[in-house]
Amino acid sequence: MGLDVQYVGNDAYVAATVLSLGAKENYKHYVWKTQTDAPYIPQYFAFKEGPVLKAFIERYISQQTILPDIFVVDGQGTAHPRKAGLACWLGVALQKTVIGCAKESLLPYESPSEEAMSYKAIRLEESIVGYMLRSQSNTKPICISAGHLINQEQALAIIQQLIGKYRNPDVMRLADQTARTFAKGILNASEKVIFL
DNA sequence: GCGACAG
DNA sequence: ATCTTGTCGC
Repeated sequence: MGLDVQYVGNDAYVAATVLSLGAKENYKHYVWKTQTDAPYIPQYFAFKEGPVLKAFIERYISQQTILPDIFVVDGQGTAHPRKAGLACWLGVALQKTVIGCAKESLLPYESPSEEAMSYKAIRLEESIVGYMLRSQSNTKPICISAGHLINQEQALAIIQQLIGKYRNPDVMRLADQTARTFAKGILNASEKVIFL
């Protein structure tokens, strides 16, 4: 399950895209609107988006019978100055497997080679805290790191499998797109869209 | 003190 | 994240 939130003032429009690795074209979107007054503070993004995603997932779990194996969020996991990004916060709060997939890194990194799927480790205090992944050639790399109940290599491998024709993995791109149209009030109802 | 800083 | 047009490329 890929998750994203769009904010319009204190309104939070949450969207989740659910798909299987074996059949990525059979996705479904789940959307829900809620409120938050938490501010965005760099390095403390988890305290803004974490509670929103936690409430969304608890709601999802209470209504659905089949639950996702892995959650992917738009933010950092351990690739964070204190190794404690949004993906860690959410994973610990729910005791679920979460991966962080961000478009920018908070930590310095060396650029992966230009070829698609090449990657470079992000290190902090001697240890690997994530990977910069060149999801497409000639495109800025994305930042992948483990959040909870998964290791860095597995997190990287899962995201690599979710990459399609675009820079961001399909679950993230679709969730982002859905949250956007939902927030703008132009989300088309269909059998693929479920309002929670 | 000033700037930089996931979204 | 958001403010914003056309434009280049697959």
